[in-house]
Amino acid sequence: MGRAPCCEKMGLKRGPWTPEEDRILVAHIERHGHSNWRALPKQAGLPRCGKSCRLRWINYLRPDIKRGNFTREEEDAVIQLHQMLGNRWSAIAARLPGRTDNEIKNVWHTHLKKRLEPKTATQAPKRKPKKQQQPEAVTLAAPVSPEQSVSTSTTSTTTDYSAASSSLENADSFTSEEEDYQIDDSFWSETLAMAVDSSDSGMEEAEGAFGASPPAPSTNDDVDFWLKLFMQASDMQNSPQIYA
DNA sequence: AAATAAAACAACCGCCATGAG
DNA sequence: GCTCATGGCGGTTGTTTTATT
Repeated sequence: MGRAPCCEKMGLKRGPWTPEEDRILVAHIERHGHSNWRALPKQAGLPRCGKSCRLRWINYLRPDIKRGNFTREEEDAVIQLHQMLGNRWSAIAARLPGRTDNEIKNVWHTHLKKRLEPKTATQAPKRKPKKQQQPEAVTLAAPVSPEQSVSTSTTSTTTDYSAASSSLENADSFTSEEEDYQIDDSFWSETLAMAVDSSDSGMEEAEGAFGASPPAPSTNDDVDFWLKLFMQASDMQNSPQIYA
C-alpha cells in the first residue's frame, strides 16, 4: 500500500508554480537551507507539499541549473552514459553539470531515443527542433537573485557551449533519422574529459554549495572507472599506433 | 486563419532506500 | 531489530507550444 498523496490530502496547491511561489521558495532556501523538505513549505508559508518544493528547487530553481537546449556534445554524452548506466537518470545527471535528471529524462524520451532508433523510422520529423527553450521558466527564477539570473540565462547557456554550438551549423542533419549516429573521433576525449573533470571538482563544488549529498562513493567510482575506460578507448581509436 | 498533430516541457505519483527513534 | 518518516529516484501523465495542413 502506497503512501497517501501528500499534497491533495492537505488541500495543498498543485500544478504549475507561480513566480511568486518561486521567489518565496528560493528566498527561504537561501536563508535557511533545505534540511527538512517536509517542514519547509510550512516554514516558508507555501501552500505546497515538501516533495513539490524539493522538485521545483532541484529541477528549476537551483542557481547552478543550466537552462537552454542540450548541445550536441551533451546529447552524445547522455547517450553514452545511458548505455553505461541505463535509466539511472540521476547518475547520468551527476555527470552533466547543470543538467537535472528530469531534464535529461525528458530529452531522452523526446529525441535521443528516436535518434537511436533503427533506420526503419525514416519519416522526417514533422516539427523542427525548438529554437530556444520557452523563457517562462527562466524568467520565473531569474529575478530571484543575481546568481540565478546569470546561471539561468539562456544566452549564458549558449555561450557556455559556444565553441560546441559553432560546430553545429549542420545541426539539422543530426536530427534526421537517416543520419547514422557517428561520433567524431575527438569527441569522446573532450566530452568525457569534461565529465570526469566536473565530477572531480566542479560538480562537487556545486553540490556542496547547495547541500546535495554526493552519490555513494562506490557508484561514483564505478562510473569514473567506465568513463576513464571510455576515454582510454577513445584515445586508442585516435592514435592506434601508440597502443599497437 | 483555423484546426490538427506532434513535440517539448513541467509536474505528479508511487516505490524504494535510508536513517532516526 | 523494528517501525516510521523522509528524501530521492524513475516512470508516467497533463499541459503548453509549435509546425504543418
